[in-house]
Amino acid sequence: MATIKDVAKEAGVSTTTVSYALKGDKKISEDTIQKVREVAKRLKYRPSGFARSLKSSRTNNIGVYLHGFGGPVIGDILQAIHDAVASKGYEIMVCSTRLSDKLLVERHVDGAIMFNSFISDKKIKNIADEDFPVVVMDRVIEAPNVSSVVIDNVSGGYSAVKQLLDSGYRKIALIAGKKDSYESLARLEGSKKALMEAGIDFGQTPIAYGYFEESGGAAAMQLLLESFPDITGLFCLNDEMAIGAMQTIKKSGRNIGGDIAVIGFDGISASSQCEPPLTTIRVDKRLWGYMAATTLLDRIENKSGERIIHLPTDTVLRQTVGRIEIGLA
Amino acid sequence: MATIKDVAKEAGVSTTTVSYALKGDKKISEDTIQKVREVAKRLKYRPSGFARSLKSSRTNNIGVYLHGFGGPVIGDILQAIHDAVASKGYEIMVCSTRLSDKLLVERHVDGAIMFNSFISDKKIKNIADEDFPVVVMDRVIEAPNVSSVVIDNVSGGYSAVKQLLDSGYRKIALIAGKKDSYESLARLEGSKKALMEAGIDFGQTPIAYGYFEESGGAAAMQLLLESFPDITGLFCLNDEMAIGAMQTIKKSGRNIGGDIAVIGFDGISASSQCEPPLTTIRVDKRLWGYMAATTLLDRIENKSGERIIHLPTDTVLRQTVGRIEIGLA
DNA sequence: ATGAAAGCGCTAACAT
DNA sequence: ATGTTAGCGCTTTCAT
Repeated sequence: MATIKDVAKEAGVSTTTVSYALKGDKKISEDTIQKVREVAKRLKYRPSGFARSLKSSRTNNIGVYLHGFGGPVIGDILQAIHDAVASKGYEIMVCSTRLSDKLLVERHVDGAIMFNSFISDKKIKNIADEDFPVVVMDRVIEAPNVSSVVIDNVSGGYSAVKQLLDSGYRKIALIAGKKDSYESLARLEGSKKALMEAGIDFGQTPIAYGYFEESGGAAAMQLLLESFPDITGLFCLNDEMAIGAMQTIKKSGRNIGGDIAVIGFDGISASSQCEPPLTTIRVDKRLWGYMAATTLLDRIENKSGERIIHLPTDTVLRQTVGRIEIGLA
Repeated sequence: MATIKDVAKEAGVSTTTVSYALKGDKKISEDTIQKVREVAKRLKYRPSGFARSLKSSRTNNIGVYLHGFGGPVIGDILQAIHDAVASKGYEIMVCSTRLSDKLLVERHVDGAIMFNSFISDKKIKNIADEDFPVVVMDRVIEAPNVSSVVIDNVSGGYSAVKQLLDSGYRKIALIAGKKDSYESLARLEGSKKALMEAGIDFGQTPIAYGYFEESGGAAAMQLLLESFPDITGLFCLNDEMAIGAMQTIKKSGRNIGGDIAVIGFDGISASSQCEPPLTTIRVDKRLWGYMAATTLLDRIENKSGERIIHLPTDTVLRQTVGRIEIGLA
């Protein structure tokens, strides 16, 4: 592999000149620049990223911690993050285990975006502690060097249940996600608020746990139907569970949108394709990723302060929520 | 940020000793090792990946070139690649544009996995030329340092059409992907073989192009139905186009699995959830990613030679393909 | 068992 | 306009 030295020797100039010439620095004469470029190309010279990083103590990489690449949400977010940072000359290093904080924080990256509930608040604070910029997407952490870019789960959860109530459904059940996850808790909190406003006792509202997975949603629905057969409205804290729950509901012979209304959360593409199309609280995943990325970059490049950003959701009405007309039911 | 020097000074030893001690080298006394470890921890010392890479000219990173993070296939593959390399101490750097070969090949990575049809054969060969190990997943390239790990598209395409023929469907149409892509071409080649064996003229077989996208599949089907209303069997070269095509078919009032059989390719999760569930040629995406990763690692670590690996597919029978009983139709 | 020192490839202040 | 040189943080050979 050709180094800058090889190029310098071949071109008959110093390494300094090569370094400047390759950047097109005005200090260097046009002739020299041309010659150096030609030689570099001929020798297939490629600069070493590390050597540069070693000098500049900048890597132009940003780390992204996931709990997995699967699922319908992560892809869009990753794409948005990638696009946002790529335009600024950064690459992303993506990592999806709970173990390897070691590698990512060996200073291979200038900052990190965390979207992995397996990583504890404590660990995140620890990492951020050393003046290392971190953005979290799956919870709110208030700490130095940590910014949070999250969906407004509380208001989203509120909208979902409000939608059911406004459409006339009163016997409402919930299928929650992972028990202590921030997202699940926050969406439940919003739900509670809507129920309370309608004078419904949250303590009496059936809640089953589907762990944010389709199969979990199907199983949770089974339990709900057995214990509370008179449910008329269902809020699933994500779309995948809603799709699973709908399968269970169909098997039970109930009519979705008629006998029982279903609303999900996220607005994944499958929500528009399932039968019947699912009413959902949509999250703008591209915006979410974009905001996380730009918040991080702003922190890295402009030393801006920490921020906590709540992104709004919007309600997409489809066929799984009908309308119970008062006096007609 | 604490460096090895800081640790050395604080512990009252040389940097050499710190370097060895941190690795647990037997040369160093147990006492010293303990002391150094304690100091390193206290100072929150983290080794610099670059400095190490600069010495060892190894990065323990591998690059993955995608044409996008979206879609139902990439997630699983990425996960498999990640898991396979993570266990060997590597991280993955994922990149999804056509531009930035510059960054990834600035020797930030020890090798690359390519799954991006926008990158030309020529460019790949060029990169691999400098003793840089490359694995391609979306085509077959025979060149030094390049291995190919691909699905056996030809035999998959053959199986798909054979399945339609064996089920009694004879008026077969095809919806192809991107016109000159290897995957589209190879699956068509397999289709042609099956048709010819059945004595059907491939030249007379209607082919529309859906560009591997759902909306493209829907549009292509529209065209086919207009020009060839008597089609009874449809092979879509991927599941997403099949799902799109099914929507068009439904709108036309035809009965899927009865009037017209549909078969897809890939075995994405939506294929089992759509209505009716889609018969498809399944690809083991985890295995695919795993094979690509291990092939690359083997090349990097053991200097093994180039390989060309074709992964088998299997046929998943679901409701979109019925059976035309002879004499009953 | 530990230390001194060279050097990986590059950049940038400081000559010339 | 170009060259000299120091040094980024680490590993490793060669002393001791």
